[in-house]
Amino acid sequence: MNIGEASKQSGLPAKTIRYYEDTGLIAPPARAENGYRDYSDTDVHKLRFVRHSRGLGFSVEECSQLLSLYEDKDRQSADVKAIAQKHLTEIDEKIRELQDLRSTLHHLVNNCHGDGRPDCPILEGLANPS
Amino acid sequence: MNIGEASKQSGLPAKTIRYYEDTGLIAPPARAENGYRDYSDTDVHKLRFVRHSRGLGFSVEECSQLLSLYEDKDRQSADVKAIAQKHLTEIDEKIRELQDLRSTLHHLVNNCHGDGRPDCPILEGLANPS
DNA sequence: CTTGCCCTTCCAGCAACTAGAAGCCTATAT
DNA sequence: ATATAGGCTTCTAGTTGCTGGAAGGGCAAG
Repeated sequence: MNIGEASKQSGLPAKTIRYYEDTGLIAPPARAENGYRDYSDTDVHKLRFVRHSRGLGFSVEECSQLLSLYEDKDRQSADVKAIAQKHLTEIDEKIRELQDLRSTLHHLVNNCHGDGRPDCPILEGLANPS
Repeated sequence: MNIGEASKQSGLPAKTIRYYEDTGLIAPPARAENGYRDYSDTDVHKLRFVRHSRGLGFSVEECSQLLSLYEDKDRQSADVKAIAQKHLTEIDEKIRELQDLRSTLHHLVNNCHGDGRPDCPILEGLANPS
């Protein structure tokens, strides 16, 4: 099938599929006689795998590793789990950071009356954070 | 003062200060006779303002707007609050997204025994998400 | 006078795409 | 047969927010 159909079935934009190919994340597909990329169902399967992995926030590099493990029938699930665990830790870290930001920002916003007057605790907080 | 000292006092890397100048976020400072950038205390103050704003996750563009408002003594605090409120909403949205990811990923990780065997619910979940 | 650190500029690269240009290929409508 | 619309190809360049490095000049101390 053409890249347009592969795009539809995988849920990835055609541009992104080509990009993944360029950067080596996915293997170059077969080519039809007219030079068009020709994707198999297996190819599409892998594209979907990548889409879901990216959707869970794995980096492209991590997706590459996950895809290798996915294709390796002799893999050790511990290897997969290690990658996922590491990613989970990073997500937790990020959530914590964002919650900190949110808390600070929330305080500032709550203290600003937000009217036509110029005095503003938000700007003061940004200038001289406590 | 030289950029090194401004960097120390503002907490921003010298490279970043030059970058902010290049992109127009901060105005070009005075120049000493030898051609070196020459920062005033006011300049440093603004650099710190930007650092704190960025630290709260505002985009450079938003920082630019906040800085303008900071410098405008006739501002309306409502304008500041609108920017901050919007950013707060985006942070909330992002936290929610991350918590969703976290939850899905946590399930997958918890169901994977993570040993030497190849069968792995994480990979299965990525291939065929429910 | 040389060593070493500061400063200057400019160019390249990171992640992960996304947009656009220029040019074929193909299917359909007339 | 031909015009038109869309899909496909490649390539380049832009996005965000820096960061690193190269090549060169300034300046104080030993």
